[in-house]
Amino acid sequence: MATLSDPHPTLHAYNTLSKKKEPFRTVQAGKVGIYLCGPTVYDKAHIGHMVGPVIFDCIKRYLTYCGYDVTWVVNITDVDDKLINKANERGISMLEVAEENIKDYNDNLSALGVDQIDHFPRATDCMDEIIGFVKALVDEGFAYESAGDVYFDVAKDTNYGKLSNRSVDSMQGEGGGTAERKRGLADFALWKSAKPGEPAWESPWGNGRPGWHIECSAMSKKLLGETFDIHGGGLDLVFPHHENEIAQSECCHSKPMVTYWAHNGLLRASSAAGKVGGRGERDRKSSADEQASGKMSRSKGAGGLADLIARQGGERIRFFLLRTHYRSTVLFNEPAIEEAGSGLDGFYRLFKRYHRITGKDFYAIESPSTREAGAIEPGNDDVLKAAATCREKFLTAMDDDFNTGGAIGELFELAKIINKFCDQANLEDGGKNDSAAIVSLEKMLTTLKELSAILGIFSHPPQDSGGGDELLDPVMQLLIDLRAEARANKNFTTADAIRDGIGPLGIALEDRGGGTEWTGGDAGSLEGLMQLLIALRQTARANKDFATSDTIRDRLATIDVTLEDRPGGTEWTRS
RNA sequence: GGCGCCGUGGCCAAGUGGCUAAGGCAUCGGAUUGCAAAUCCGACAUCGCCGGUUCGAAUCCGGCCGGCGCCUCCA
Repeated sequence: MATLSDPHPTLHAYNTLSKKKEPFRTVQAGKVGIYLCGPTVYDKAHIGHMVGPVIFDCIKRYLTYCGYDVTWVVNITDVDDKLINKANERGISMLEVAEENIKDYNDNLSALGVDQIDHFPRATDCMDEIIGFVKALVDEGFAYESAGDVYFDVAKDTNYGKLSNRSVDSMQGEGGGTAERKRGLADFALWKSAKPGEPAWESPWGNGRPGWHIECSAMSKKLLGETFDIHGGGLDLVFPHHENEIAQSECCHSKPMVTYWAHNGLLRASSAAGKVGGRGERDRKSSADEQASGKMSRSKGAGGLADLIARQGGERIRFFLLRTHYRSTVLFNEPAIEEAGSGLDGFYRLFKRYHRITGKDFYAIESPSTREAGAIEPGNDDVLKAAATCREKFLTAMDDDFNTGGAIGELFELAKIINKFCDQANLEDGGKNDSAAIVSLEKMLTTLKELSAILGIFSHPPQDSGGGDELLDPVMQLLIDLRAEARANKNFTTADAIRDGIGPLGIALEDRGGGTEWTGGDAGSLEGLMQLLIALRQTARANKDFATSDTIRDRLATIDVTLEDRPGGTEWTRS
């Protein structure tokens, strides 16, 4: 084996090839090449396609943070049987099918904060490299032509099966129509001859298209070299895809293809999923079958990823995926994403608290981007010591095969330390002027930013998933003012009526020293708020409290909302 | 049949030989609040079962029970 760099002092990575965690060494000192198998773009992406990109996005961020110069490649398979079938079904070209789904894939990636990918090679853009690779294998005697197809001769590769731990005899290979063209059942296609009308490229073996496995060998070689550091993909790709990649590349180059094989666990549909739409709790029998657990796939009803993101927001989904170690199976269901979101909300509240205290925006904090620069010097400060310990534990978890789940635990711990500090130093009130305390606070939030940046979260405020109405804020301000007045007058009946009235609309109030804040709300909330205001105004009028009733109408008028009293009740319109 | 993974509190989930088994969600007390919410404090598990190795195991070995994956396209 080629000599690798000295190991990183602390980082270890699991290797599917050795089935062990190994000290992290690189092909070239200070550099890391990562190749992740991307999607075959014959249809829209589903949530399962996001697992690999999210975890490798974190892996790249962490390696960069640790000082490596990282290049990350995700390939796009834009030529294969399924694409051709899809194109025929829809009466459009294969290229159009691909373009459409690549856009969908990219949109989903960016919604989940995956923005670290350096190269997105497409199989159809690398035909020369692919054909060259096949030709080299044929020339070396590892592959043979048969009736316009080219097959890899598995019998020539004595190491075949080392990744998936299989013996050649136990393999079925592609049966069916191609069996008689092959020398061995386990032989797999490098090049497939084209039928009339199919997309095809010229080659020494006639017109055809590449097999699935060869594109990854060719593209990784083109962009990362003959030996590179990390090759990732879903656990379901170990065999045959990655096994075949190894066979192709290592026979061709006579050297290791990859140092670390990293495979993420698969998403599983949870049978306990509380499906939206399945109202009837009673007819479990029929719906239970449909929700039978199994790997997430289109046939199991996965999909609607864009809708899911619209409902939940990308950050929740990313956080949900990172809570579990990447090699584990994740049971997927929407309530679980919401639960992850509840945890996330605590961080968002902390950021608001930080803003209340300092007037500064958490998202604007510039945090250290390297491991060395981020070290805290706590001195004798117990709080900073505790924060520094959290940071150490976070990094230890990440060092241990990118244990994002363990790392997230430390993030929560750090948030608690900060909240406690704010409480004890009374920072929302008199302590605001304690400049030493503010400095400590800033240090801890900077650390929080530094660590969350490794996970790729909290870089932007979460987008409003509900699509809030622009009237929501002024209407809420009016309600908050009315409630404040009621409270000042010890009229708690009215004050509580307001709070209890907006609660069911998905909006929560938090009374702070400096005023009342509100959170939540979606497109459907406004109507309920208006009805609440109308009811409050009716009550006021019934009590001859015309000051209040007029205030409501006048304040609404300033935001271009008109109330009209009619015999059947009051209606509101916006102009 | 072959290869492999998993089983930690109500739910999710770190921890893979040694301090009182992280953390999140939920629940129950307490501080705080006009009452709430938020925040903080506290309560809440001996790690599927049995046996073995060891001074010592959730962590290693064996058996059993239960769940899952790959062996065909798949992130």
